[in-house]
Amino acid sequence: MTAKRAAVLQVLQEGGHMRPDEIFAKAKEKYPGMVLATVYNNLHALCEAGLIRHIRTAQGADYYDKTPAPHEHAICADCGLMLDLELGDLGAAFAAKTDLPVLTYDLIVYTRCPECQAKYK
Amino acid sequence: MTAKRAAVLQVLQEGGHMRPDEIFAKAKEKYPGMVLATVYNNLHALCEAGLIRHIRTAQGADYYDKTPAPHEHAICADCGLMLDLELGDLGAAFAAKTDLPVLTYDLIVYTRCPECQAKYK
DNA sequence: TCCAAATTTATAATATTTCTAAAAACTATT
DNA sequence: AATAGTTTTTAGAAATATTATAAATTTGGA
Repeated sequence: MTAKRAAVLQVLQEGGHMRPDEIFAKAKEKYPGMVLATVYNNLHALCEAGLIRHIRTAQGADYYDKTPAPHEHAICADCGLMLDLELGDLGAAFAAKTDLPVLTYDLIVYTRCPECQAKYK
Repeated sequence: MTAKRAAVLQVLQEGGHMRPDEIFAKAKEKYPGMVLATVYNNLHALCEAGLIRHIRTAQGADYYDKTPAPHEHAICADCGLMLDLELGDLGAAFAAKTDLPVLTYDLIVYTRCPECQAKYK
């Protein structure tokens, strides 16, 4: 775990859900010499190490998530805000319904966040 | 609905889950003049029209799915094969557990397909 | 048939991610 | 503390995928 790698991890932990370019921008504030390739290198390494998680939405955005365990996300269809959902342990529920082994899973619920709902009332 | 658009739809319906380049290759067999941009145009149009569905896996693959209704997918972590899962109506189950509106959802379970399981035994 | 709108084509542009090789930094050993 | 070996970082190029543009074509309705 190098200083740069720790910085990438810390930036993501502060932000929760971030795209690579956002992480790069923040990490560059701490280490002006930081380069985008290093961010990608470290995001990959941290994913492999199981410290973070990679998420892709159908809308085309690539996110990294500070929480590596499979859990559930809600994305606002209007503004793209990503929230964590608490739906309980779905992995076990899925495993009970299929013969296939459940290694991990991704669930994204498309929703409308409270702010965007308010806009249209 | 033009002939080219119908061809894109038909190719996807025959294939089930396909990536844009696969759809392009197949569609080109029917219409040699077909161009990749037309495939993208029509995939977007068909998505908007609710006739197909766009899916992205965490591994980086972009798929289009002939079935537009939200349903569940299993992806083999080894070979990338995409299968449909039958887990029942999860949308209602999710809606019951959260205050946020459930517009639609995507669930991808990472698994190991029967063939790949056999390989490692 | 003719006109307006939408689609298709060809190409360029953009954006994102990966690759390469050299430099730098870290690790473990002496 | 010096060194040898491994890993990481950098800078830049490259590959890839997707989108944008404008002209040409096609489509469907009056």
